[in-house]
Amino acid sequence: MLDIRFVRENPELVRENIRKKFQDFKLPLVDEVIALDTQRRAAIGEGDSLRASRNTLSKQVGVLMGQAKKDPGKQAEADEVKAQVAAQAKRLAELEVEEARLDEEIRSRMLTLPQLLDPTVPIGKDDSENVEVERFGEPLTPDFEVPYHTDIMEAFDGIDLDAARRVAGNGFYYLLGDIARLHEAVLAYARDFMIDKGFTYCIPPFMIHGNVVEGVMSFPEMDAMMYKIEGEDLYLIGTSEHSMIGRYIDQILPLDSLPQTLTSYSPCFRKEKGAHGIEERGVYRIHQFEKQEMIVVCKPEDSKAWYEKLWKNSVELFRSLDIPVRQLECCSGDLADLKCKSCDIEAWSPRQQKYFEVCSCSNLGDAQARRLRIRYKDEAGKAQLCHTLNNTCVAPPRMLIAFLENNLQADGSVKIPVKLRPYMGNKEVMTPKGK
RNA sequence: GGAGAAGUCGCCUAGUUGGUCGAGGGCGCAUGAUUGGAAAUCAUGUAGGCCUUAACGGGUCUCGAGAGUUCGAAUCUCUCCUUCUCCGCCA
Repeated sequence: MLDIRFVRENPELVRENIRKKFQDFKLPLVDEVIALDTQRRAAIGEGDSLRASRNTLSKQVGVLMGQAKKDPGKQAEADEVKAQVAAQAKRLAELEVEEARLDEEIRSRMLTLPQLLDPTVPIGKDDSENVEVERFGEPLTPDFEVPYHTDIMEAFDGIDLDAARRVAGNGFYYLLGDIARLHEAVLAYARDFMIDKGFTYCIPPFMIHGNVVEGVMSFPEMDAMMYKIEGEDLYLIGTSEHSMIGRYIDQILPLDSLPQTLTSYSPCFRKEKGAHGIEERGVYRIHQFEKQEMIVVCKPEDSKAWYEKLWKNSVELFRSLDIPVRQLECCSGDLADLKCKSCDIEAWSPRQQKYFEVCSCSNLGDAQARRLRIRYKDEAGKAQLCHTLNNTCVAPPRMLIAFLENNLQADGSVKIPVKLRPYMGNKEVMTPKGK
């Protein structure tokens, strides 16, 4: 969400930003917002002066009523002042309705205006124009065939999708045995990896109120992702980022408490309504998964540096598990409306001979902070908006695909990288059933 | 889930026959004075949003949230939320 004053003073910049995101249909919103804002300020001005007048007159009534106790003649005077206030009351009531209406009209439009892009974001229409920035590790091609990831898991008796479909429908899984253990091992390893980076481990609520949801994501995302609890003002989180950033709602943080750097664990629930849908097989895109996340709340001038640190953490983590990755920068058209800048870390798939998304790192600038009123006291003691960032540490089901494909050996066993062994009972290798 | 009690300015607290309370006091914090320096002491300041102003400032709104009564509500009414105590139930 943008600052209404910024829109008022820089309408052309806002329009330019909309064009860069190929959302020309939103261009009329700029003038609409500015016109509504003018009306709103006029209504507030008139309303405030009526309220001021009411306050003054009411005080007079108080004084006159006091005097009337001794001098009953003053009662008529008091009644007359009361009548004056009453005469203004109707207009004030109208203005209050008008103010509320205009607030809502403006807000609904402001919520759909995209955040200003960071100047370094490449311009492009959609995800096909995202830009590969750098590769880390050799994308290897083994001289044996790498099976589909669920087939690898089945070789370990590690997955039961049939039962999951019967119990919960498509898009869920049972993980079993070594595969389930590997799932937890990866999470635990990632947790400790981030703790070693100085982040604070956190387990947040897995359900949040609607106002928090509105604060952390845009409407299209919300509609496509969030599950709502029937009859309650509660949504299942789509990522722990939602409850982690929501934690700071309406807070003014002391200067010395920034940056807030946390790594959170949670299950994630997603409808995955929209373009891709749930794939028929596999665990690439599902309704429920678990994730270790990292989030940062910092001063505006620090957010760019934190963005760089965050995505590099993901690269380091994946490389420590012998998985080749690359950084893919989101182009303007593929960037969610709340984000200033974002990149994916993609892991190499030896089976598909291509990279696929495993992490997503984003700098939201002050967009979430403005919606949720997350501020800090600056050096001068003034409240300023913070910046917020988030990045995936690991999201196991998807990470498991990368892990299994890249660590699979010709005999069907899967080697366990040194770093992960303590979390897997010090096993060096996972052996499939019957071997 | 049932029965009681309570939610005020960073913290503690005053404030119920509605008016001079957006709000007093203490602590904490900041600045200044005093001091060789510190402690102590004294003085001043110490929420946020919105509107307005070049600025100083002015106006308005917020005393858990929302609605209502009233010329006027921290103070009265209603609904909701949260916390505490007791009971019940359960990981």
